[in-house]
Amino acid sequence: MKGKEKRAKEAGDVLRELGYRLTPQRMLILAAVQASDSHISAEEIYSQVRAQYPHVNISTVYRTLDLLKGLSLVTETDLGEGRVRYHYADKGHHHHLICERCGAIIDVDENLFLPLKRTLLKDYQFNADIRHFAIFGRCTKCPR
Amino acid sequence: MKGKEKRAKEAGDVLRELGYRLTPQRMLILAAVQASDSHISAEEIYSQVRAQYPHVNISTVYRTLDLLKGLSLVTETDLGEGRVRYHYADKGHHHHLICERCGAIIDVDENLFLPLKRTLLKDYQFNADIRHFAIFGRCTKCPR
DNA sequence: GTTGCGCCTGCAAGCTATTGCAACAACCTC
DNA sequence: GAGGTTGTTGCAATAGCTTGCAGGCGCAAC
Repeated sequence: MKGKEKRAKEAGDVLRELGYRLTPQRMLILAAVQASDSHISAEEIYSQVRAQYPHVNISTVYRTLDLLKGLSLVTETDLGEGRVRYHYADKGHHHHLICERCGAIIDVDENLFLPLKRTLLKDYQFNADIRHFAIFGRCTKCPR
Repeated sequence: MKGKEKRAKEAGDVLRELGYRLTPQRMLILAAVQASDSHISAEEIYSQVRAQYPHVNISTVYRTLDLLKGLSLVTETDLGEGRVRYHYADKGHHHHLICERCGAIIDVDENLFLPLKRTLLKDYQFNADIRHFAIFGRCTKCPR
């Protein structure tokens, strides 16, 4: 069994173990997110899945992504393109700085947010789910 | 001149000084955001404005809010309701912690983010626009 | 292998928000 | 005040995403 298939199977098992049904749609959607090396959009997932299973509906893609998100198997990020992108959670958490002027996207390590997370827990009794943040602003290379 | 009208006029002047035209639509939309004591949605702004100026179009509301956002006159927040809310910028910046379980919304002072903002500027040469953040997670009162 | 429960899916309708285009009107100039 | 320029607006079409509902199908029990 190749690595990619093994990962997909394992993630599928998670679903089954939690009492969710393992449908072909769910397996294909999960595999598409895992196979993507970068951030993938719902529409891209949809067309990949439909290539193998023509009857899927886009709403199933969204509902499944929502489920996987809730199970922390995928994370969701709004990079400001007017559409949300998804990312397989095991590939490591990171955050994005997005320059509103030049559109540059800078990746940031998740550790940068640990102090904030600690403060929120200590002072506000709030367990923040900081996994895939997008912060807008200006990179200093851009004028004004 | 009463305080509210004075504020609206001043904000309108900002538009004109920057070379934007001061249309009745823009003045009414700006006034609606300023008059709102809390966060107001585009649809609410739309119906308020339409009461005085029946011909406005919802797309004008969105376009104007986008403009005002770019000029830092209003800030935009996604509180996870499936619609974005707007807030007059002069009323002070703050952030929100949103519990995904019970839906509670906790307000957080903006100062909490200053260390992060400093780090991003120093280590990543990025001037983050941290004005109205929404952080999802769980309040510790909620089980599991 | 068969059966049945109830979770999941496809479909269609609906919601929020965006965009292209032609017509309009705010503002400047004279 | 009249006229021209061009930034704005209204309209309609469209995109991305969500939701209600009826029927389908995964899974466990036998």
